[in-house]
Amino acid sequence: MDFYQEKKPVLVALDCIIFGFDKKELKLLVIKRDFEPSKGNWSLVGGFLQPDEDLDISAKNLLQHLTGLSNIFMEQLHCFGNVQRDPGERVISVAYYALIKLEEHDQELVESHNGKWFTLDEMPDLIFDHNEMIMKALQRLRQKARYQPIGFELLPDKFTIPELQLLYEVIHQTNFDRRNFSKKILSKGILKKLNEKQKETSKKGAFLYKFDKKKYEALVVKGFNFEL
Amino acid sequence: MDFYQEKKPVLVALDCIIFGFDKKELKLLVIKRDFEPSKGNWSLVGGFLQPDEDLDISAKNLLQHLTGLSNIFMEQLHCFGNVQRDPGERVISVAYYALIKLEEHDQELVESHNGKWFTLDEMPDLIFDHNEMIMKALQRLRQKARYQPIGFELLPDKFTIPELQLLYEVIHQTNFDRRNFSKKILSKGILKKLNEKQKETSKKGAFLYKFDKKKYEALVVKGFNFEL
DNA sequence: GCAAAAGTGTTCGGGCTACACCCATGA
DNA sequence: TCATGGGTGTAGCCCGAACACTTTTGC
Repeated sequence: MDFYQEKKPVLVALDCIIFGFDKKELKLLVIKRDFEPSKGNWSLVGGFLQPDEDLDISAKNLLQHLTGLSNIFMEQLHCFGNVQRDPGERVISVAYYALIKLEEHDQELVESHNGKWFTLDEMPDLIFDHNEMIMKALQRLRQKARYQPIGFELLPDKFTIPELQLLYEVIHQTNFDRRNFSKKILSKGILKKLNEKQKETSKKGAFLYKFDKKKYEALVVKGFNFEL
Repeated sequence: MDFYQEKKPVLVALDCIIFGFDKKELKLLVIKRDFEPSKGNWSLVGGFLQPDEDLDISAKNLLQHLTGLSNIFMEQLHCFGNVQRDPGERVISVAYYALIKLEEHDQELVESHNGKWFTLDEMPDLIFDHNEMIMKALQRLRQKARYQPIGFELLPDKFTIPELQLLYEVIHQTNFDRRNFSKKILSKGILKKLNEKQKETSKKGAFLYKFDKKKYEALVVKGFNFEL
Protein backbone atom coordinates (compact mmCIF):
# COMPACT_ATOMS: atom_id res chain seq x y z
CA MET A 1 0.00 0.00 0.00
CA ASP A 2 3.07 2.15 0.02
CA PHE A 3 2.97 1.55 -3.70
CA TYR A 4 -0.60 2.35 -4.58
CA GLN A 5 -1.12 5.61 -2.82
CA GLU A 6 -4.02 6.80 -4.86
CA LYS A 7 -7.44 5.79 -3.76
CA LYS A 8 -9.93 6.44 -6.47
CA PRO A 9 -13.37 4.96 -6.03
CA VAL A 10 -14.93 3.00 -8.87
CA LEU A 11 -18.44 1.71 -9.44
CA VAL A 12 -19.11 -1.83 -8.31
CA ALA A 13 -21.84 -3.74 -10.07
CA LEU A 14 -23.35 -7.12 -9.26
CA ASP A 15 -24.45 -9.56 -11.89
CA CYS A 16 -26.21 -12.82 -11.38
CA ILE A 17 -26.21 -15.94 -13.51
CA ILE A 18 -29.40 -17.80 -12.65
CA PHE A 19 -29.70 -21.47 -13.54
CA GLY A 20 -32.90 -23.47 -13.66
CA PHE A 21 -33.78 -26.96 -14.83
CA ASP A 22 -37.14 -27.51 -16.48
CA LYS A 23 -37.25 -31.33 -16.44
CA LYS A 24 -35.31 -31.66 -19.64
CA GLU A 25 -33.06 -28.72 -20.11
CA LEU A 26 -30.79 -26.34 -18.31
CA LYS A 27 -31.97 -22.78 -18.60
CA LEU A 28 -30.68 -19.37 -17.77
CA LEU A 29 -32.63 -16.30 -16.80
CA VAL A 30 -31.78 -13.05 -18.54
CA ILE A 31 -33.64 -9.81 -18.90
CA LYS A 32 -34.44 -7.49 -21.76
CA ARG A 33 -33.39 -4.05 -20.69
CA ASP A 34 -36.04 -1.41 -20.99
CA PHE A 35 -33.71 1.21 -19.68
CA GLU A 36 -30.48 2.81 -20.78
CA PRO A 37 -27.72 2.10 -21.44
CA SER A 38 -28.14 -0.71 -23.98
CA LYS A 39 -31.91 -0.49 -23.83
CA GLY A 40 -33.54 -3.32 -25.74
CA ASN A 41 -30.57 -5.64 -25.35
CA TRP A 42 -30.39 -8.76 -23.25
CA SER A 43 -28.33 -8.85 -20.10
CA LEU A 44 -27.86 -10.70 -16.88
CA VAL A 45 -29.77 -9.57 -13.87
CA GLY A 46 -27.67 -6.92 -12.25
CA GLY A 47 -27.44 -3.92 -10.02
CA PHE A 48 -25.03 -1.76 -8.15
CA LEU A 49 -23.44 -2.31 -4.79
CA GLN A 50 -24.79 0.05 -2.21
CA PRO A 51 -22.34 1.56 0.25
CA ASP A 52 -24.25 0.22 3.24
CA GLU A 53 -24.77 -3.33 2.02
CA ASP A 54 -22.59 -6.41 2.34
CA LEU A 55 -21.64 -7.80 -1.03
CA ASP A 56 -23.28 -11.20 -0.49
CA ILE A 57 -26.43 -9.68 0.91
CA SER A 58 -26.65 -7.36 -2.00
CA ALA A 59 -26.49 -10.29 -4.39
CA LYS A 60 -29.21 -12.16 -2.51
CA ASN A 61 -31.44 -9.12 -2.56
CA LEU A 62 -30.96 -8.77 -6.26
CA LEU A 63 -32.12 -12.33 -6.79
CA GLN A 64 -35.02 -12.09 -4.42
CA HIS A 65 -36.20 -8.92 -6.03
CA LEU A 66 -36.43 -10.65 -9.37
CA THR A 67 -37.61 -14.14 -8.53
CA GLY A 68 -39.33 -13.69 -5.20
CA LEU A 69 -37.07 -16.37 -3.80
CA SER A 70 -34.88 -16.24 -0.76
CA ASN A 71 -32.79 -18.96 0.78
CA ILE A 72 -31.26 -19.94 -2.50
CA PHE A 73 -28.02 -21.62 -3.39
CA MET A 74 -25.86 -18.74 -4.47
CA GLU A 75 -22.16 -18.39 -4.68
CA GLN A 76 -19.74 -15.79 -5.81
CA LEU A 77 -18.34 -16.66 -9.19
CA HIS A 78 -15.73 -14.13 -10.10
CA CYS A 79 -15.00 -10.45 -10.14
CA PHE A 80 -14.71 -9.02 -13.64
CA GLY A 81 -12.66 -5.89 -13.84
CA ASN A 82 -11.30 -5.02 -17.23
CA VAL A 83 -11.12 -1.32 -17.83
CA GLN A 84 -13.18 -1.40 -20.99
CA ARG A 85 -15.73 -4.01 -19.99
CA ASP A 86 -18.44 -1.38 -19.62
CA PRO A 87 -18.15 1.08 -22.49
CA GLY A 88 -19.74 3.80 -20.40
CA GLU A 89 -17.66 4.29 -17.32
CA ARG A 90 -15.29 2.23 -15.22
CA VAL A 91 -17.36 -0.41 -13.51
CA ILE A 92 -16.13 -3.64 -12.05
CA SER A 93 -18.66 -6.37 -11.61
CA VAL A 94 -18.84 -9.11 -9.04
CA ALA A 95 -20.68 -12.02 -10.60
CA TYR A 96 -22.68 -14.56 -8.63
CA TYR A 97 -24.39 -17.68 -9.81
CA ALA A 98 -27.54 -19.15 -8.37
CA LEU A 99 -29.35 -22.44 -8.72
CA ILE A 100 -33.09 -22.28 -8.33
CA LYS A 101 -36.00 -24.66 -8.38
CA LEU A 102 -37.97 -23.49 -11.36
CA GLU A 103 -41.38 -24.37 -10.00
CA GLU A 104 -40.88 -22.30 -6.89
CA HIS A 105 -40.06 -19.00 -8.48
CA ASP A 106 -42.53 -16.23 -9.13
CA GLN A 107 -43.11 -16.34 -12.84
CA GLU A 108 -45.18 -13.21 -13.01
CA LEU A 109 -42.62 -11.23 -11.11
CA VAL A 110 -39.95 -12.38 -13.56
CA GLU A 111 -42.07 -11.39 -16.51
CA SER A 112 -42.83 -8.02 -15.03
CA HIS A 113 -39.08 -7.41 -15.02
CA ASN A 114 -38.80 -8.54 -18.65
CA GLY A 115 -37.06 -11.69 -17.56
CA LYS A 116 -36.95 -14.67 -19.85
CA TRP A 117 -35.54 -18.17 -19.62
CA PHE A 118 -33.31 -19.44 -22.40
CA THR A 119 -31.50 -22.67 -22.97
CA LEU A 120 -27.85 -22.31 -23.85
CA ASP A 121 -28.56 -22.97 -27.49
CA GLU A 122 -31.16 -20.28 -27.73
CA MET A 123 -29.32 -17.75 -25.64
CA PRO A 124 -29.14 -14.38 -27.37
CA ASP A 125 -26.02 -12.26 -27.27
CA LEU A 126 -25.72 -10.38 -24.03
CA ILE A 127 -24.24 -6.98 -23.32
CA PHE A 128 -20.71 -6.30 -22.10
CA ASP A 129 -18.88 -9.38 -20.86
CA HIS A 130 -22.04 -11.16 -19.77
CA ASN A 131 -21.53 -14.00 -22.27
CA GLU A 132 -18.16 -14.63 -20.71
CA MET A 133 -19.74 -14.65 -17.29
CA ILE A 134 -22.16 -17.33 -18.37
CA MET A 135 -19.38 -19.47 -19.76
CA LYS A 136 -17.48 -19.20 -16.53
CA ALA A 137 -20.57 -20.01 -14.50
CA LEU A 138 -21.18 -23.10 -16.61
CA GLN A 139 -17.66 -24.33 -16.06
CA ARG A 140 -18.05 -23.75 -12.37
CA LEU A 141 -21.36 -25.54 -12.23
CA ARG A 142 -19.89 -28.54 -14.01
CA GLN A 143 -16.85 -28.61 -11.85
CA LYS A 144 -18.79 -28.15 -8.65
CA ALA A 145 -21.43 -30.72 -9.49
CA ARG A 146 -18.70 -33.33 -9.55
CA TYR A 147 -17.81 -33.17 -5.93
CA GLN A 148 -20.71 -31.47 -4.21
CA PRO A 149 -24.36 -32.42 -4.17
CA ILE A 150 -25.64 -29.21 -5.69
CA GLY A 151 -27.84 -30.87 -8.26
CA PHE A 152 -30.67 -31.01 -5.75
CA GLU A 153 -30.82 -27.23 -5.75
CA LEU A 154 -32.15 -27.39 -9.28
CA LEU A 155 -34.77 -30.06 -8.68
CA PRO A 156 -38.06 -29.97 -6.81
CA ASP A 157 -37.92 -31.18 -3.23
CA LYS A 158 -39.26 -34.51 -4.38
CA PHE A 159 -37.70 -36.03 -7.45
CA THR A 160 -37.14 -39.39 -9.05
CA ILE A 161 -33.84 -41.08 -9.78
CA PRO A 162 -34.37 -40.84 -13.55
CA GLU A 163 -34.98 -37.11 -13.16
CA LEU A 164 -31.82 -36.74 -11.16
CA GLN A 165 -29.87 -38.71 -13.71
CA LEU A 166 -31.17 -36.60 -16.55
CA LEU A 167 -30.11 -33.45 -14.74
CA TYR A 168 -26.58 -34.73 -14.34
CA GLU A 169 -26.50 -35.84 -17.91
CA VAL A 170 -27.52 -32.39 -19.05
CA ILE A 171 -24.98 -30.71 -16.81
CA HIS A 172 -22.14 -32.93 -17.92
CA GLN A 173 -23.35 -33.40 -21.46
CA THR A 174 -22.99 -37.13 -21.37
CA ASN A 175 -24.99 -40.26 -20.73
CA PHE A 176 -24.84 -42.58 -17.77
CA ASP A 177 -25.86 -46.18 -17.44
CA ARG A 178 -29.15 -46.29 -15.53
CA ARG A 179 -28.17 -49.17 -13.31
CA ASN A 180 -24.79 -47.80 -12.41
CA PHE A 181 -26.12 -44.33 -11.79
CA SER A 182 -28.81 -45.36 -9.36
CA LYS A 183 -26.49 -47.78 -7.61
CA LYS A 184 -23.92 -45.07 -7.13
CA ILE A 185 -26.21 -42.31 -6.01
CA LEU A 186 -28.16 -44.54 -3.66
CA SER A 187 -25.00 -45.97 -2.17
CA LYS A 188 -24.09 -42.53 -0.84
CA GLY A 189 -26.91 -42.82 1.63
CA ILE A 190 -28.02 -39.24 1.26
CA LEU A 191 -31.38 -39.86 -0.39
CA LYS A 192 -34.59 -40.58 1.48
CA LYS A 193 -36.93 -42.83 -0.45
CA LEU A 194 -40.54 -41.78 -0.14
CA ASN A 195 -43.63 -43.93 -0.38
CA GLU A 196 -44.94 -41.98 -3.29
CA LYS A 197 -44.59 -42.40 -6.96
CA GLN A 198 -44.40 -39.86 -9.70
CA LYS A 199 -46.50 -41.07 -12.57
CA GLU A 200 -46.23 -38.23 -15.01
CA THR A 201 -43.56 -39.69 -17.19
CA SER A 202 -44.29 -43.38 -17.12
CA LYS A 203 -47.08 -45.83 -16.64
CA LYS A 204 -45.34 -47.77 -13.97
CA GLY A 205 -44.37 -44.64 -12.11
CA ALA A 206 -41.07 -43.88 -10.42
CA PHE A 207 -40.42 -43.57 -6.71
CA LEU A 208 -39.86 -40.12 -5.34
CA TYR A 209 -36.85 -39.26 -3.22
CA LYS A 210 -35.74 -36.36 -1.09
CA PHE A 211 -32.23 -35.13 -0.53
CA ASP A 212 -31.39 -35.78 3.12
CA LYS A 213 -29.40 -32.68 3.84
CA LYS A 214 -28.99 -33.39 7.55
CA LYS A 215 -27.56 -36.79 6.84
CA TYR A 216 -25.28 -35.38 4.20
CA GLU A 217 -23.93 -32.77 6.56
CA ALA A 218 -23.40 -35.33 9.27
CA LEU A 219 -21.43 -37.47 6.84
CA VAL A 220 -19.32 -34.53 5.69
CA VAL A 221 -18.24 -33.95 9.27
CA LYS A 222 -16.99 -37.52 9.32
CA GLY A 223 -14.89 -36.90 6.23
CA PHE A 224 -17.38 -38.08 3.64
CA ASN A 225 -16.84 -36.80 0.14
CA PHE A 226 -19.64 -36.63 -2.35
CA GLU A 227 -18.48 -37.52 -5.80
CA LEU A 228 -20.59 -38.23 -8.75
CA MET B 1 -30.86 -2.32 -12.77
CA ASP B 2 -34.29 -0.86 -12.60
CA PHE B 3 -34.04 -1.78 -8.96
CA TYR B 4 -30.67 -0.40 -7.97
CA GLN B 5 -30.84 3.07 -9.36
CA GLU B 6 -28.18 4.59 -7.22
CA LYS B 7 -24.63 4.35 -8.36
CA LYS B 8 -22.27 5.19 -5.57
CA PRO B 9 -18.61 4.45 -6.16
CA VAL B 10 -16.67 2.55 -3.53
CA LEU B 11 -12.98 1.91 -3.06
CA VAL B 12 -11.65 -1.30 -4.51
CA ALA B 13 -8.57 -2.81 -2.94
CA LEU B 14 -6.44 -5.72 -4.10
CA ASP B 15 -4.85 -8.17 -1.72
CA CYS B 16 -2.52 -10.96 -2.57
CA ILE B 17 -1.89 -14.23 -0.79
CA ILE B 18 1.58 -15.34 -1.80
CA PHE B 19 2.60 -18.95 -1.29
CA GLY B 20 6.12 -20.30 -1.34
CA PHE B 21 7.67 -23.66 -0.54
CA ASP B 22 11.09 -23.72 1.08
CA LYS B 23 11.94 -27.41 0.61
CA LYS B 24 10.12 -28.47 3.74
CA GLU B 25 7.33 -26.08 4.52
CA LEU B 26 4.64 -24.02 2.94
CA LYS B 27 5.14 -20.33 3.62
CA LEU B 28 3.20 -17.17 3.13
CA LEU B 29 4.50 -13.70 2.51
CA VAL B 30 3.06 -10.88 4.58
CA ILE B 31 4.27 -7.39 5.31
CA LYS B 32 4.61 -5.28 8.39
CA ARG B 33 2.92 -2.03 7.69
CA ASP B 34 5.02 1.04 8.31
CA PHE B 35 2.19 3.27 7.23
CA GLU B 36 -1.26 4.11 8.46
CA PRO B 37 -3.82 2.79 9.03
CA SER B 38 -2.85 -0.12 11.26
CA LYS B 39 0.80 0.84 11.17
CA GLY B 40 2.97 -1.81 12.80
CA ASN B 41 0.51 -4.60 12.14
CA TRP B 42 0.91 -7.46 9.72
CA SER B 43 -1.12 -7.62 6.56
CA LEU B 44 -1.24 -9.17 3.15
CA VAL B 45 0.38 -7.36 0.30
CA GLY B 46 -2.21 -4.99 -1.04
CA GLY B 47 -3.03 -1.90 -2.94
CA PHE B 48 -5.85 -0.05 -4.61
CA LEU B 49 -7.32 -0.54 -8.01
CA GLN B 50 -6.50 2.30 -10.32
CA PRO B 51 -9.23 3.54 -12.63
CA ASP B 52 -7.12 2.94 -15.72
CA GLU B 53 -5.91 -0.55 -14.89
CA ASP B 54 -7.46 -3.95 -15.56
CA LEU B 55 -8.08 -5.85 -12.38
CA ASP B 56 -5.82 -8.78 -13.25
CA ILE B 57 -3.04 -6.54 -14.46
CA SER B 58 -3.25 -4.56 -11.30
CA ALA B 59 -2.79 -7.70 -9.23
CA LYS B 60 0.20 -8.79 -11.30
CA ASN B 61 1.82 -5.40 -10.90
CA LEU B 62 1.32 -5.55 -7.18
CA LEU B 63 3.14 -8.86 -7.01
CA GLN B 64 5.91 -7.79 -9.31
CA HIS B 65 6.49 -4.65 -7.37
CA LEU B 66 7.08 -6.66 -4.21
CA THR B 67 8.91 -9.76 -5.41
CA GLY B 68 10.48 -8.61 -8.65
CA LEU B 69 8.76 -11.51 -10.37
CA SER B 70 6.55 -11.49 -13.39
CA ASN B 71 5.02 -14.38 -15.25
CA ILE B 72 3.76 -15.99 -12.09
CA PHE B 73 0.89 -18.34 -11.42
CA MET B 74 -1.77 -16.06 -10.07
CA GLU B 75 -5.48 -16.47 -9.86
CA GLN B 76 -8.36 -14.53 -8.49
CA LEU B 77 -9.52 -16.00 -5.23
CA HIS B 78 -12.58 -14.12 -4.09
CA CYS B 79 -14.00 -10.68 -3.66
CA PHE B 80 -14.50 -9.73 -0.03
CA GLY B 81 -17.13 -7.11 0.48
CA ASN B 82 -18.60 -6.89 3.94
CA VAL B 83 -19.50 -3.38 4.93
CA GLN B 84 -17.42 -3.41 8.08
CA ARG B 85 -14.40 -5.32 6.82
CA ASP B 86 -12.29 -2.21 6.76
CA PRO B 87 -13.00 -0.16 9.89
CA GLY B 88 -12.00 3.02 8.09
CA GLU B 89 -14.16 3.42 5.07
CA ARG B 90 -16.12 1.19 2.73
CA VAL B 91 -13.59 -0.80 0.79
CA ILE B 92 -14.18 -4.04 -1.02
CA SER B 93 -11.18 -6.16 -1.73
CA VAL B 94 -10.49 -8.53 -4.58
CA ALA B 95 -8.11 -11.16 -3.30
CA TYR B 96 -5.67 -13.03 -5.52
CA TYR B 97 -3.38 -15.87 -4.66
CA ALA B 98 -0.02 -16.55 -6.20
CA LEU B 99 2.40 -19.46 -6.22
CA ILE B 100 6.04 -18.54 -6.53
CA LYS B 101 9.35 -20.30 -6.71
CA LEU B 102 11.09 -19.11 -3.59
CA GLU B 103 14.60 -19.17 -4.97
CA GLU B 104 13.68 -16.92 -7.85
CA HIS B 105 12.25 -14.01 -5.95
CA ASP B 106 14.14 -10.89 -4.99
CA GLN B 107 14.76 -11.29 -1.29
CA GLU B 108 16.20 -7.83 -0.77
CA LEU B 109 13.28 -6.21 -2.47
CA VAL B 110 10.92 -8.10 -0.20
CA GLU B 111 12.83 -7.05 2.88
CA SER B 112 12.90 -3.45 1.77
CA HIS B 113 9.11 -3.59 1.79
CA ASN B 114 9.08 -5.13 5.26
CA GLY B 115 7.98 -8.42 3.82
CA LYS B 116 8.48 -11.60 5.79
CA TRP B 117 7.75 -15.26 5.17
CA PHE B 118 5.84 -17.23 7.77
CA THR B 119 4.69 -20.79 7.97
CA LEU B 120 1.04 -21.24 8.83
CA ASP B 121 1.91 -22.14 12.41
CA GLU B 122 3.94 -19.03 12.98
CA MET B 123 1.62 -16.70 11.13
CA PRO B 124 0.81 -13.62 13.20
CA ASP B 125 -2.66 -12.16 13.29
CA LEU B 126 -3.35 -10.04 10.27
CA ILE B 127 -5.46 -6.93 9.90
CA PHE B 128 -9.05 -6.83 8.73
CA ASP B 129 -10.27 -10.04 7.14
CA HIS B 130 -6.84 -11.06 5.91
CA ASN B 131 -6.77 -14.17 8.07
CA GLU B 132 -9.97 -15.29 6.44
CA MET B 133 -8.46 -14.63 3.05
CA ILE B 134 -5.55 -16.88 3.85
CA MET B 135 -7.85 -19.66 4.98
CA LYS B 136 -9.79 -19.41 1.78
CA ALA B 137 -6.63 -19.39 -0.29
CA LEU B 138 -5.40 -22.51 1.48
CA GLN B 139 -8.62 -24.33 0.76
CA ARG B 140 -8.40 -23.30 -2.84
CA LEU B 141 -4.80 -24.39 -3.13
CA ARG B 142 -5.66 -27.79 -1.70
CA GLN B 143 -8.65 -28.20 -3.92
CA LYS B 144 -6.85 -27.04 -7.02
CA ALA B 145 -3.77 -29.13 -6.40
CA ARG B 146 -5.93 -32.22 -6.66
CA TYR B 147 -6.88 -31.83 -10.25
CA GLN B 148 -4.38 -29.44 -11.74
CA PRO B 149 -0.61 -29.66 -11.85
CA ILE B 150 0.04 -26.45 -9.98
CA GLY B 151 2.55 -27.94 -7.57
CA PHE B 152 5.31 -27.25 -10.05
CA GLU B 153 4.74 -23.53 -9.64
CA LEU B 154 6.11 -23.81 -6.13
CA LEU B 155 9.20 -25.85 -6.99
CA PRO B 156 12.39 -24.93 -8.80
CA ASP B 157 12.47 -25.75 -12.50
CA LYS B 158 14.43 -28.88 -11.68
CA PHE B 159 13.21 -30.97 -8.81
CA THR B 160 13.31 -34.54 -7.58
CA ILE B 161 10.40 -36.89 -7.06
CA PRO B 162 10.89 -36.96 -3.29
CA GLU B 163 10.77 -33.16 -3.25
CA LEU B 164 7.57 -33.17 -5.25
CA GLN B 165 6.08 -35.76 -2.94
CA LEU B 166 6.96 -33.74 0.13
CA LEU B 167 5.32 -30.68 -1.37
CA TYR B 168 2.09 -32.56 -1.95
CA GLU B 169 2.27 -34.04 1.50
CA VAL B 170 2.60 -30.59 2.99
CA ILE B 171 -0.23 -29.20 0.92
CA HIS B 172 -2.58 -32.03 1.76
CA GLN B 173 -1.26 -32.61 5.25
CA THR B 174 -0.89 -36.32 4.77
CA ASN B 175 1.65 -38.93 3.81
CA PHE B 176 1.90 -40.90 0.63
CA ASP B 177 3.59 -44.18 -0.08
CA ARG B 178 6.82 -43.46 -1.97
CA ARG B 179 6.35 -46.26 -4.45
CA ASN B 180 2.76 -45.45 -5.25
CA PHE B 181 3.44 -41.74 -5.50
CA SER B 182 6.26 -42.00 -7.98
CA LYS B 183 4.44 -44.62 -9.99
CA LYS B 184 1.39 -42.42 -10.23
CA ILE B 185 3.09 -39.16 -11.04
CA LEU B 186 5.43 -40.71 -13.59
CA SER B 187 2.58 -42.56 -15.25
CA LYS B 188 1.03 -39.24 -16.24
CA GLY B 189 3.86 -38.72 -18.68
CA ILE B 190 4.25 -35.04 -17.93
CA LEU B 191 7.68 -35.18 -16.34
CA LYS B 192 10.95 -35.06 -18.22
CA LYS B 193 13.69 -37.03 -16.51
CA LEU B 194 17.05 -35.28 -16.65
CA ASN B 195 20.48 -36.83 -16.60
CA GLU B 196 21.41 -34.98 -13.45
CA LYS B 197 21.17 -35.88 -9.85
CA GLN B 198 20.52 -33.71 -6.87
CA LYS B 199 22.83 -34.82 -4.10
CA GLU B 200 22.01 -32.34 -1.38
CA THR B 201 19.66 -34.50 0.58
CA SER B 202 21.08 -37.96 0.17
CA LYS B 203 24.32 -39.76 -0.51
CA LYS B 204 22.92 -41.72 -3.37
CA GLY B 205 21.39 -38.66 -4.96
CA ALA B 206 18.02 -38.36 -6.64
CA PHE B 207 17.29 -37.77 -10.29
CA LEU B 208 16.10 -34.35 -11.30
CA TYR B 209 12.95 -33.85 -13.35
CA LYS B 210 11.30 -31.01 -15.18
CA PHE B 211 7.61 -30.42 -15.67
CA ASP B 212 6.87 -30.84 -19.36
CA LYS B 213 4.30 -28.10 -19.77
CA LYS B 214 4.01 -28.49 -23.53
CA LYS B 215 3.27 -32.16 -23.21
CA TYR B 216 0.77 -31.50 -20.46
CA GLU B 217 -1.08 -28.95 -22.55
CA ALA B 218 -1.12 -31.28 -25.52
CA LEU B 219 -2.63 -33.98 -23.34
CA VAL B 220 -5.25 -31.64 -21.93
CA VAL B 221 -6.46 -30.89 -25.42
CA LYS B 222 -6.99 -34.61 -25.87
CA GLY B 223 -9.14 -34.75 -22.75
CA PHE B 224 -6.44 -35.70 -20.27
CA ASN B 225 -7.18 -34.92 -16.67
CA PHE B 226 -4.44 -34.48 -14.15
CA GLU B 227 -5.39 -35.93 -10.84
CA LEU B 228 -3.12 -36.53 -7.95
C1' DG C 1 30.68 -51.43 6.82
C1' DC C 2 27.05 -48.75 8.09
C1' DA C 3 23.62 -45.28 7.93
C1' DA C 4 20.44 -42.71 5.08
C1' DA C 5 17.78 -41.84 1.27
C1' DA C 6 16.44 -43.47 -3.53
C1' DG C 7 14.52 -46.66 -6.57
C1' DT C 8 11.52 -50.27 -7.85
C1' DG C 9 7.50 -54.86 -8.47
C1' DT C 10 3.74 -57.68 -6.82
C1' DT C 11 -0.43 -58.83 -4.71
C1' DC C 12 -4.97 -58.01 -3.23
C1' DG C 13 -9.46 -56.12 -2.93
C1' DG C 14 -12.97 -52.73 -4.00
C1' DG C 15 -15.11 -50.03 -7.20
C1' DC C 16 -16.27 -48.92 -11.77
C1' DT C 17 -18.00 -50.52 -16.26
C1' DA C 18 -20.56 -53.11 -19.20
C1' DC C 19 -24.45 -55.59 -19.98
C1' DA C 20 -30.08 -57.89 -20.12
C1' DC C 21 -34.14 -59.26 -18.18
C1' DC C 22 -38.44 -58.64 -15.59
C1' DC C 23 -42.07 -55.45 -13.69
C1' DA C 24 -46.01 -52.35 -13.58
C1' DT C 25 -49.47 -50.10 -15.89
C1' DG C 26 -52.10 -47.03 -19.20
C1' DA C 27 -53.79 -47.23 -23.56
C1' DT D 1 -51.52 -57.25 -25.34
C1' DC D 2 -48.31 -54.23 -26.14
C1' DA D 3 -45.53 -50.28 -25.64
C1' DT D 4 -43.12 -47.45 -22.39
C1' DG D 5 -40.26 -46.37 -18.80
C1' DG D 6 -38.69 -48.23 -14.03
C1' DG D 7 -36.11 -51.25 -11.32
C1' DT D 8 -32.43 -54.41 -10.31
C1' DG D 9 -27.79 -58.27 -10.24
C1' DT D 10 -23.44 -60.04 -11.97
C1' DA D 11 -18.94 -60.69 -13.95
C1' DG D 12 -14.63 -58.79 -15.49
C1' DC D 13 -11.28 -55.47 -15.25
C1' DC D 14 -8.60 -51.89 -13.79
C1' DC D 15 -6.77 -48.98 -10.48
C1' DG D 16 -5.39 -47.77 -6.00
C1' DA D 17 -3.50 -49.43 -1.54
C1' DA D 18 -0.41 -52.03 0.99
C1' DC D 19 3.93 -53.73 1.55
C1' DA D 20 10.04 -54.93 1.62
C1' DC D 21 14.22 -55.42 -0.39
C1' DT D 22 18.15 -53.69 -3.09
C1' DT D 23 21.22 -49.80 -4.52
C1' DT D 24 24.35 -46.03 -3.93
C1' DT D 25 27.62 -43.51 -1.57
C1' DG D 26 29.41 -40.31 2.12
C1' DC D 27 31.12 -40.90 6.39
